Amino acid sequence: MKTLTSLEQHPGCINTTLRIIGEKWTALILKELTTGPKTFSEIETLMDSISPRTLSQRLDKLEDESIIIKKVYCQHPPRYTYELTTKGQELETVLRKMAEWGAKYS
Amino acid sequence: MKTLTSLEQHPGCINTTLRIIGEKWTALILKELTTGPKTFSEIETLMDSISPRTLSQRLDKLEDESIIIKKVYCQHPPRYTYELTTKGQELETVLRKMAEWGAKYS
DNA sequence: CAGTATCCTTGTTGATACTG
DNA sequence: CAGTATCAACAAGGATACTG
Repeated sequence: MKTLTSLEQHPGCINTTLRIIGEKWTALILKELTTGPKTFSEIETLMDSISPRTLSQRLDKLEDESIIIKKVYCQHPPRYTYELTTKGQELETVLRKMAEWGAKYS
Repeated sequence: MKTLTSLEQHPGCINTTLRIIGEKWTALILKELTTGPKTFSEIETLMDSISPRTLSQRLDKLEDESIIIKKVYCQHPPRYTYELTTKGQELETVLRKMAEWGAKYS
């Protein structure tokens, strides 16, 4: 029975997730990417007020964690698109639950 | 169809949730409370390394947000127990999804 | 036990300017 | 456009000591 099982299979599972989406901006960036690949400036515009420095940091980390992948879509000049990997897509259920709770209580 | 609906009913839902459980320690505190009411020092022990100052801050905020409720269980000297409200219990599904993702990728 | 008060270190952001 | 570099400002957290 679901409700009787412990929340975590082993300690730290929740923190693993939190270390990713708990940082400011990251969950929002991921949310935008669920609707499809985006470029740096598209995300920047959607966020409205994130500094390029911070966006760059978040994107780098997400790429390091294999949650997103950066793809070249144009050679000259080089242009990139960021899109969710499978690992990243699987975060959508977490975001959805967060959105549901937030919708109910905000 | 679920997968075709937008993640957020309106902008900010995800952030609402994040402002609560995105803070360091909070998700863990909540996790501990899903197994039943706890006292300040019980939580403190379970967290192992949280400072009383931080725990106190988190508990105050959670109480302000009506996610937990503080109950007297002893008059002299006054002793308190913290337990989840319905609103707080409903965060369990979020924590569970986080734990599932974390279990898979940690 | 159940916190509160202080202080101090560190991490995180934002602003801005600059580069290929 | 797609970032990187630098710097200043602030918030958050930890350590510790103290109180009812």
